[in-house]
Amino acid sequence: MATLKYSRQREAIKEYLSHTHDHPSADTIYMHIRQQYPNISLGTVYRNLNLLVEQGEIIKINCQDGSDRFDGNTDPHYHFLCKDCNNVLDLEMKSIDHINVIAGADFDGKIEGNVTFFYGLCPECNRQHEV
Amino acid sequence: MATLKYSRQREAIKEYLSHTHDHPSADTIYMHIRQQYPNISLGTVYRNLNLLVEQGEIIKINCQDGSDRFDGNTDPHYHFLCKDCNNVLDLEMKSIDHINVIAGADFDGKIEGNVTFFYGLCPECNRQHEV
DNA sequence: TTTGATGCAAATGTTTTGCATGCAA
DNA sequence: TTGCATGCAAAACATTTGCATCAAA
Repeated sequence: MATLKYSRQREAIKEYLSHTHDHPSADTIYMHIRQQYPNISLGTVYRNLNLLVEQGEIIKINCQDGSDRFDGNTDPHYHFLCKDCNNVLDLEMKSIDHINVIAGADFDGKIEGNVTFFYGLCPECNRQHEV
Repeated sequence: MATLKYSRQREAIKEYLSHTHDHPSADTIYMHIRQQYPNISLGTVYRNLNLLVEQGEIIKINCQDGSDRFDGNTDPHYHFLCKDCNNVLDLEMKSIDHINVIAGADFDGKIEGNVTFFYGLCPECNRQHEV
């Protein structure tokens, strides 16, 4: 595999993702980085996001609401998608790794992991619904 | 909302999905229905799949491996994606609905549900890896 | 220098949509 | 006859890729 070469664009993307908790899409990231590097192209953003995911420096989240989202927080954690405002939030919760055991109990293959996200109303939208 | 009108194309799609356990993609369904209705268009397949999902007669599965897949089995159940052969299997397992409670324990919003699927090696691919 | 990274545009793959026509009710 | 459904093609989106050029090492 080829050695990675430094690039200020990639650095800016990593930097941005490490400071935001918004779980932005590639396009949102593109819009943001463009303020600093007006000539950056969407292709470069995608290429670098994929590189960073491969390196394990960021995480790709798929909430099947259109486009993929990215997260600079690589600690194992869970995500929540608000059906109202479409925001993605981090959930502070106990591990649910045991569901792999439940899934494998009666299964002849090998369970290596799971993809899980929760949905519903975020605190803010929930409050508005209660009014 | 407009009343649904009978259509033999939609009926054929529903019929196909009720008999297969392959979790086919829209394109696979299209290829199959075309044997019976050579003039059916992909657009019609997509339109009807969306209608059937809305009616709750089929389920849309997103395993983020390219395209969405569809399932005629609407009973609550879980899916497994084989990383080797890319097949989607049904899992016979206990409910894991309690993870919604775990997720909501320390959360101010409202958890309405979760999307979960498991991945690893299916029985067949697992056997080959053991050799 | 060598080779990975970039910008740009074109291509890809999936899904949706506009529109004239067809068909169920 | 009314209006949903269809076939077809074009459009919409998200993402990837080819290529000439740029810039790390």
